[in-house]
Amino acid sequence: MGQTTILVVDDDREIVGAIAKLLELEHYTVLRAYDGLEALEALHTHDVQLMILDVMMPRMDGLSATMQIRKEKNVPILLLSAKTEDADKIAGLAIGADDYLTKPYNPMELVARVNAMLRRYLALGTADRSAGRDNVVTLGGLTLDLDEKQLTVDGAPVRLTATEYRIVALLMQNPGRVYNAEEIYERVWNEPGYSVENTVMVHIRRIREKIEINPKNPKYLKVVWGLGYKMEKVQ
Amino acid sequence: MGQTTILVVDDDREIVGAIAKLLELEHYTVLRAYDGLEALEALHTHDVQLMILDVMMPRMDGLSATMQIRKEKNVPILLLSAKTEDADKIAGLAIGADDYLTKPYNPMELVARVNAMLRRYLALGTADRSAGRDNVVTLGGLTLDLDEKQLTVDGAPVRLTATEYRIVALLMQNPGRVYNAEEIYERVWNEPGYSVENTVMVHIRRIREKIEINPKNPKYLKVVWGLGYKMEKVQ
DNA sequence: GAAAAGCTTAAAATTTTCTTAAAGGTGAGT
DNA sequence: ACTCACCTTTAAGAAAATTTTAAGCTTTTC
Repeated sequence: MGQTTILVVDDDREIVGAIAKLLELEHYTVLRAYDGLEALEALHTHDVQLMILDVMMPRMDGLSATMQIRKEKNVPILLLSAKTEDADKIAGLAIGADDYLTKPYNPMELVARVNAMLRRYLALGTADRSAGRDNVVTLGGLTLDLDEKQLTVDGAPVRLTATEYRIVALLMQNPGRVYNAEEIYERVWNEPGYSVENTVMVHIRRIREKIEINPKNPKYLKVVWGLGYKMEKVQ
Repeated sequence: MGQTTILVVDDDREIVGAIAKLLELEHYTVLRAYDGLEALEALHTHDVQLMILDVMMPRMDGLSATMQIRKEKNVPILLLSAKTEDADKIAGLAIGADDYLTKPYNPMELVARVNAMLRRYLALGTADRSAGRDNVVTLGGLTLDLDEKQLTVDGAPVRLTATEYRIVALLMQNPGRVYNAEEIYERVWNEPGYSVENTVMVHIRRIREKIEINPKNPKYLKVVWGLGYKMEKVQ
């Protein structure tokens, strides 16, 4: 999946800046616009996955902009409105926004809503993902079920802790690829890894104890001296 | 297959018009009604494959209409509700609606849901499920009747609240699959879930009290530490 | 054989889940 | 409009399980 771009539109530059900072912390790319016309322009020149739009704006207000945009693009829109009265209006109007928040909003809630909207929107693109076909990765005698979050070794289910599961999932989904401790930490814990080698190592050891016949001479989870760990690419 | 007819019901003519336009673009035939009574009339005089219904309407509101309609026809129903309405009402799903959307909704999502519902109901022979096979999920001693919205444990009916029912339905329809609290919240409440762990947990506990012999050592509704909850896949 | 990298262990610290109770809401019936 | 009954949410302490830390040990590399 490439990068996700979000367009933030409000006539108050401070608000745009604050929201942009929030979203950038979540690793989104942010575009800024300060009225409806600028917003339309940005939409034409960039590939935008989601818009955040203030209802009250000069030149072209949020509601008009929403309707205008809907005629051209089917990008998800999150409306911001100052008053609770507006909220009812927005809801009643069914103008084509996907969600709305009233100011003052909780930054965490804003982020949560953005994430939820993107999850839904991006999921619609992919074919029927609901129930049905399973989601399984196999590597030699190892089988990882990503829905049930269950690993089996030669058919026998193995009980992994949450952290162990995440490490195994990372390595098994990229067999053969070598990750150093810092990379593993950052991808599993989702935070910068600084002097965490030992922590990762302890988890690796526990995983080996559970999946290897002889943990001291591992068949699956191998070390690459000086570089990191990998799941051996077999079969 | 002949033409597919969709009945759209809302007291706001603008909304009906907008939805109708969307659906007509998808080559559906659209009937319009502006309150529950008109809707019932349309149902009697036409062959309708799917209904879209606003919850808030004068004369006869969406929920009453849903129940009324369910008594006569087993047509799939998509409910529309304003966000301000609480989950309790939306849990009208337990009354017989098949899906719902909250306003404001994304046109794309509305179309996607309509398509998905029709695929589900038309693909399985007739649109009339009442005559067809029953809609039941079984898991060990648990039996969930999705039509009657009734759970039985070892043959004894259990009274679940609307929220409890929806959690159980989610988990039982995907046995073995692990859902974390956030996922459960989002799929049951249709709202982004942030800091709602405890809310979900309390519901889980109440469900266990109702379905487990020993809630402290559950046989069906199990926790997977650090990852979420699941219904145990048993036979 | 020395240095660097990786391994092992178990106790301490933290996180996650469970439990209970009370507060907050909503609809039904009067 | 008011009260009652029931359901949902919030809060906080207890319990359970996992993660981190730290220190000493082993293996590999040069």
